[in-house]
Amino acid sequence: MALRPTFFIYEEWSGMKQVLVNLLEKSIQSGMDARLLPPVAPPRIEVELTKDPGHGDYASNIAMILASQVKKNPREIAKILSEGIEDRDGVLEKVEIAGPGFLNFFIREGELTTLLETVERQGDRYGSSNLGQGRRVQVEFVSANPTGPLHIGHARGAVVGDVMANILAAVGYQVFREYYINDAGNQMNNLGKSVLLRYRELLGETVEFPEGCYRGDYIRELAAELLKRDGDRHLHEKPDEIIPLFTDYAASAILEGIKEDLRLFGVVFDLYFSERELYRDDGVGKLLRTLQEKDFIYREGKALWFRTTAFGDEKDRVVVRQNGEPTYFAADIAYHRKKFLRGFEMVIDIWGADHHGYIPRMSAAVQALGYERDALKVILVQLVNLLRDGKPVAMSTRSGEFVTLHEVVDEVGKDAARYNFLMRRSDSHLDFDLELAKRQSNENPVYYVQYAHARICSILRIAAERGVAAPTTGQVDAGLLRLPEEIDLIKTITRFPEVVKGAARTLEPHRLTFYLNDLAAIFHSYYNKNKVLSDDGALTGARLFLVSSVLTVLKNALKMLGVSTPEKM
RNA sequence: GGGCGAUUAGCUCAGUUGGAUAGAGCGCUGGUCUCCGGAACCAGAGGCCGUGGGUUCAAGUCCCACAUCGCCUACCA
Repeated sequence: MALRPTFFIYEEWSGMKQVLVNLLEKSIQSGMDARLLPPVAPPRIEVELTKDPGHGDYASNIAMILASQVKKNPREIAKILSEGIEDRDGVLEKVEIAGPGFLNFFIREGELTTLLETVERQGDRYGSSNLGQGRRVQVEFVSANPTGPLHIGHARGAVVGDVMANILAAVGYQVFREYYINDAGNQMNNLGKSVLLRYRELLGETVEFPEGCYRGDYIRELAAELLKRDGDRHLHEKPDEIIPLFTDYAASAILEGIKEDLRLFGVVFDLYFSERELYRDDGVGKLLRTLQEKDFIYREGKALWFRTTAFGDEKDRVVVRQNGEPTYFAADIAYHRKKFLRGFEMVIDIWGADHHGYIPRMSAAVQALGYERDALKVILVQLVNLLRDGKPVAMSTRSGEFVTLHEVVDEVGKDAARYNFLMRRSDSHLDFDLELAKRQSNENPVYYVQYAHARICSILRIAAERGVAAPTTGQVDAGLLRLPEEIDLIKTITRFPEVVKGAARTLEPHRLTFYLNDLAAIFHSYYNKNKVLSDDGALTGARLFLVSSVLTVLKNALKMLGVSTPEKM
């Protein structure tokens, strides 16, 4: 059948919605031409899928939106609009006016099936779009200090960042993943000192750990490695002179471990950016001079302050301490400036929710540097509550008792871990139960979705064995898919590109998992009620076409989540 | 004290940016297996959307006040 031009113009949008929007636009125009409606600025027309079949397939509230401008009763406007619709292609069964003035569209039987042709045509690109128009965006996430292995708390940020990046790439942004290494400052000195202390302990000294030092087992291991490599010669050197060696050794070993753990978790960065680099080429100094020229910096006592209150922060912030040392904030501003200088139009930071007070400050910095407020976006990720069989697992970073990312991936697997971290909006608290995530049961949503995928693969396998080929566009009798569950499946499939775009627009990756659960549920229900493979060749063909579309969406969506798509389970 | 965020079914949480009769999972009760995979499905019970005002054709959603809870409130990173 012939495709309508609108399918191509607005291909990334759901085809049917666009058709209806176009019909409404023309109807409004002709209503004004015929003086049935006063001339008004064309409003943005919304068409939505209905929840209740009694309301048709799609509905628009445009008559109610127009009511205030046009100064007419919404139902009266709806009547004018519905009568003005010229459905040349015969898409519509009927249009009804309902409730306070909704226009309910009933799609002609079989028309919806043609929407699946887009899925078949686009294949693994289905769900993608060009919302981002190739704009460059950077996503900075994890960015944990290299003072210890990643733990469960970092894991959530890692998944949110990684999936967010996938989503943005799918909607047409050029995405760059970056990890900011806080390898300057006190903590690094403490790290080196901690390893040195363990080193001396291994050589028989009794040591006491001061405040701020790290006591995890990994510190002891690093000390042992250094002892093996260098022997006891560091014992006789001055601590101040030898600590940097210990620091560098520990930091780079830990960072390598972090990279490896992330890789096993399916997270790969384009760049690990070192904070030290900002000092190396005087980036922080340059930054401060730039801000000084713009009069955002003032001196009070011996310290330098940044006037963040000029952009709505509640108080000004120190950028250079009385002792002459720049603060972490100063380096972070320099880093963000560098991001924009490197050509990113949009910069997304993913932070722990306990840093939310930091947002006004960073936002002020970005604006002071002359960039749009919107150019920096921050996604906050709430704490993870780690449980085992419903009981909290004790964790304390200071004592070194924590469950590492590595252990979680080992225990529950990458797929379950990743999926579970996206089961809530990122700024809401999340319980993560190790036993539950491991369990292969209906309590574990990742299997529910993967199972749908495996089931369809199984159907296609059997079809192939029986010599039944899945039909392609044009070979399908569109009118055969008319069961309510089939219509429901088709509509849900057509929602996918919008879901991806919605997730990108709002920076809410969890929308994908909720969508997937919906889709899988409708499929499972359909599967239990109806046979795909039957003696009826035409019907089998049509259903194979439908089920293949479901498979494509499951595959594309799971890939965005970084979750595997098993053909057998 | 100030700032930010939350409050929706017994529990954990969604709610597509203001739309029609508020949803899902778990748990609970009762069902489905001669079948393309039961890691599945079906049915049922369960709600003052924290409270009180306001905005309008329409409020879980926007505005104000209050209550309760959490987080932030560094010349740390």
